[in-house]
Order: sequence, then structure tokens, then C-alpha cells
Amino acid sequence: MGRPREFDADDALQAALELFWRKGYEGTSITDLTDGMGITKPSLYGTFGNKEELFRMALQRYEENYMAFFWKALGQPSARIVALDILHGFANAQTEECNPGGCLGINAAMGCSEAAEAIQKTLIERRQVGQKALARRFERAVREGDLPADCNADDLARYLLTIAQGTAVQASSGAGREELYRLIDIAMKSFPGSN
Amino acid sequence: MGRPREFDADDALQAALELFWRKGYEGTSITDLTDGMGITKPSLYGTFGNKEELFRMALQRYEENYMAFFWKALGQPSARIVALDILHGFANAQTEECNPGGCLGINAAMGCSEAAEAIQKTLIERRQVGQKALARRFERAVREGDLPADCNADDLARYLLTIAQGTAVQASSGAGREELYRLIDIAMKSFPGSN
DNA sequence: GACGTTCTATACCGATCGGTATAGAACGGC
DNA sequence: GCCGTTCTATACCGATCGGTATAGAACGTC
Repeated sequence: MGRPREFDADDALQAALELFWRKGYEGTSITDLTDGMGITKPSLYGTFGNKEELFRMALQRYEENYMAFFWKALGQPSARIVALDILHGFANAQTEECNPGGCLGINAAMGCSEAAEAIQKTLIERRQVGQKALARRFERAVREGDLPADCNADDLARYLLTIAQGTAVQASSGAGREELYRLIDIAMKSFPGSN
Repeated sequence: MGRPREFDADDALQAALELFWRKGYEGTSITDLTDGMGITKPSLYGTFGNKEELFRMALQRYEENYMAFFWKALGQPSARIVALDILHGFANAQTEECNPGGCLGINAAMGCSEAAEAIQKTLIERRQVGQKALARRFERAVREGDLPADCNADDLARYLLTIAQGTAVQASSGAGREELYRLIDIAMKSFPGSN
């Protein structure tokens, strides 16, 4: 029924994802997208709706394909391993050779015009969802005696994700994986029970 | 000699600085600038050259008026106080009520189009200048016995500025000063000699 | 008070922004 | 082989982008 599309929508979405990752939401123009995805504008709008919807689809793909380590890490048996897996997972994603540097969620809309504020808000919410989930995991660790009773789970979760957000900036500035790993070694000395 | 300008160039630059701080380099349009600065386009171009030059002047003003604590902190007598002053200084600047949230250097051009790559590169360089200066200060501390001999000054400087960059993201996402202060308390547990 | 100078105000520039209308090409169903 | 459908290609839309030309207004100087 109807003419078959001449491109692979999944490949095109991946190309869009990488463009948004590198150049941000507003920094990526429709022409950048059509060129990089290898499709024409009507194909883009017909398949993905519009720029904002395309970005949201790319963001979902990003979370599924690059941030999966985060939710997997929450299942680790000890809080320390949870923390280490998360920091190493972020460092890996931010410095993968074949990826753009840094983090899509940070690069996309840190500062932006009014037109992108809805996207900016979404990205802030996504960060807070992750932070809250990590805090819940640490609360459980406190209840289980895995973390000391006087440990503030919210503060500890915020601390770890602040490190991850900082490494995103570092990676976008050219830092390599080994440097981020050494940084994580230092950061983990703050983790309860390290001394 | 000629008609006197009807606006205060310093006030106008401050207004531009705050716009760039909040909306980033590309997210701030010339119309945003002329509206916010209360001047017309010919006045803007006549006084500040063009958008890029205006941004660079705003960046210089930012470093002088909001980042001065950094260079002052380097003069503190102990490495620990240097580190604390720097982290608190960043947290203060990033959460000042009358300021836009976060950090101009982070908000301005994390992800951007080709047109802003020169700005992006400048901002990366400015971060590295600060990181290198902090590393030199810690090297001195190692020589003076203020930090342990096995302490890697480069890694420690990177760690602290990664925290600062992370708090910039947190502040742009709505975190308050008290939350950042508690985060800094945790981060400082990694600092050599804390236990 | 005419002059050169420096500002401001308006109107305009080509280019690009995100998005779409129109026409034609490629399919399955009948 | 014609039909409805769905894709693609081109050309186009108004709006906005950064930047400027032109004209007039406000000054000090002579």
C-alpha cells in the first residue's frame, strides 16, 4: 500500500541523534538534519512530524541505547558498585570514539532561546528523574545497612550526578576516558565507607 | 565633538552579559540584545562591533566581575582553603538571586552550530586556563608539603573543576545554594588529608 | 549659524530559519 | 491498466537571522 520509503527510518533517526548530540537542539538546522540523515524535508516531516518531535524521538533513542547502563546499575547489589557503574557508564558514553563528545542531554539546550524552552525543560526533568531514582536506590541501601544510617541519600545522589554532569563538560572540552576514570577514582573517595 | 550617546555603554554591556548568560550565545538574538540593552541596532554595532565582539566583551566582564574569586582563591595559604573557596565561589555565582542560573561559560555554547564554533573554542580554552592555573597551585602545595607527595595536581585540579562544572548544570536545573553547599561538603571528603 | 562629527531611527539587505504546497514517481489491490 | 495511497523532489512560504545604508538629530567649534 503506497510507495515504500527509500530510507531506513532507524538509520535516519540515529543520524539525527548524532547531530543533535554534537551541535545541540537549536544549533542543528533542518538542513543539517536532512543532509546528515540523507533525506529530503518532506520525508523528514512526513516521518518524524517536526523538529521538536524528531528531537524527542532521538532523545528516547539516546536514553535507550546510551543511558541503559544507568538503570542497569541501579540493580547492582551494593551502593558502591551502583555508584561506580554509573560514573564509569557516563564516562564511557561521553568518550566513546564513535560518538560525539559529551552528553546529548547537556549539549542540547543548556542555554537557549524561548523557542527551545520546552526542550530545555524536558531535559531538566529527565535529569531529575534519574537523580530521584538514584536517591531511592541509596535510601534502600541505607535501610539495608549497606550505607551508614546518617547518610543523606538525596545529597549523595546529587553528588554523583553532579560528577557525571561535570564529566560531560570535560568530555565536550576534549578530556579522554583515562582522565575521567582517574577523576572518578578521586570522586569515589567521598563515597561513604571508603576509608 | 559629535552627538553624545544616549545610553551608558557599561549598563548596556551588563544587560548583554545577563542575556548571554541566560540564553547562550546563539540563543540570544540581536533583537533580544537591542531590546534588553535598550538601544538600537546601529548603536549596538557602532559601540560593540558585532555580536561576536559583544559576546567577547561580555565574557571579559563576566570573568572580571563574577569569576574574580577564582584568582583570589589561588592566593589562599593552604590547598584545602583554595579548593573550598573555589567551589563555594562557583556555587555562589551560579545561584546568586539577581543572576541568571548557572555559568555563562557553560550555558553559552555547549552544543552549537558551525557559526559559533569560534566562541565555543574560546570558552573551552578559558576553562583550561583556569584548570591549569589551579593545577600549578596544587603543584606548589605538593612541593611545600601542603599536599601529600603522591598527589597528582593535574588530576586534583580536574576533579575540583569538574565539580564546579557539574554544579553549573545543577544550578541551571534549579538547584539552590544550600544544596550545592552540601554537595561541596561531600566532594571535599575526597580532598587529600580529609581523613 | 553654518560645519564636521557622532550619535540615533528607520528602513532595508541577502541568507537562513522551520515548515509546507504541489506535482510526480513507485508501489499493492482489483 | 487504472486507482488509491504513500513516498520523494522541487519550489516556495512568512519570519527571523546577523548586519548595514541612509537620513536626520544633537552636540562642540569657529
